[in-house]
Amino acid sequence: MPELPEVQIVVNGLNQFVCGLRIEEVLLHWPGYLSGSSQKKFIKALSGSKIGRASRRGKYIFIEIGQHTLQLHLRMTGVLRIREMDEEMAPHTHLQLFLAGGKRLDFSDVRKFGRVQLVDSEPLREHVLSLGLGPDPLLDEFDGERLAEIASHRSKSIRNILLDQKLVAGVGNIYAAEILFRAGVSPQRSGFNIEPDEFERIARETREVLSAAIVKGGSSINDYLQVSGQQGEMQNYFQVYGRQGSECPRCGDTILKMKDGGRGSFYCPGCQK
DNA sequence: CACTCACCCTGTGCGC
DNA sequence: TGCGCACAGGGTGAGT
Repeated sequence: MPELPEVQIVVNGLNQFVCGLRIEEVLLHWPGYLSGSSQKKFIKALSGSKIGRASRRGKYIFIEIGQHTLQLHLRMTGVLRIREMDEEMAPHTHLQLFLAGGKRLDFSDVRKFGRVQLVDSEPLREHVLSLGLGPDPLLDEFDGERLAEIASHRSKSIRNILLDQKLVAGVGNIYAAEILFRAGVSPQRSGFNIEPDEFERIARETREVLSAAIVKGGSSINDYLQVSGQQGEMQNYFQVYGRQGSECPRCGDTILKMKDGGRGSFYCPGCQK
């Protein structure tokens, strides 16, 4: 579900609504998330601690909690919601934090692909580095030159390069399609034979598409919602994603869908060269 | 080292 | 209406 813009919006929501609140009780309904660390230790570390700032890198969320940092990855269907203490919980809710002031932070995840992990805050920088993420287009310097360094010696397609979190952090299947459409570059083009001006356009559109999506509150396709439960609006502005068979808004050709790397790739054969 | 594929889960929507 | 299959926004590890 969520790509960089959706994750940024979740982080903003956490900072707006739960930062500074104390955790009074922790309910872990599905301990499967805690591979490696014990459930008791997890609950003990969180209980009674105050929630600090939330941040992100790529699609990873980091929430400072006492001496620790709660690291979350929403993967496909993970949702963080702030609710009233007595509000009913959504189906597939796996973790609940009961907060001072009558609020509750719920983590639900239909497909259980998400990840929740407690890491030490002290060498957090080290830990984040160990994730091996590539540059984050909105947090790091990211221009055509940087992208060329990353991509120009690789045989794989530019689409798969954008989707590889070790090369570029934060882009997922939806925004990769929109970025390459706006840059006018075919998703199948190998990194080898992309020209400097094309790298320039791709890097610029990456920043612009991701920023625009944040302004629109993200894309709500199936599961994704803001922490307040509000829907995003960006899905109304997609130009190629999910639009196979309809007319290209730029050249009028028919938008195609093909399978690439096990996932749907959407593009216009008329104006993406 | 670099790349591809199956897999982790559940729900939905489509064709028959 | 019901059944079976394909597919869904992501990442990892095994195999080539």
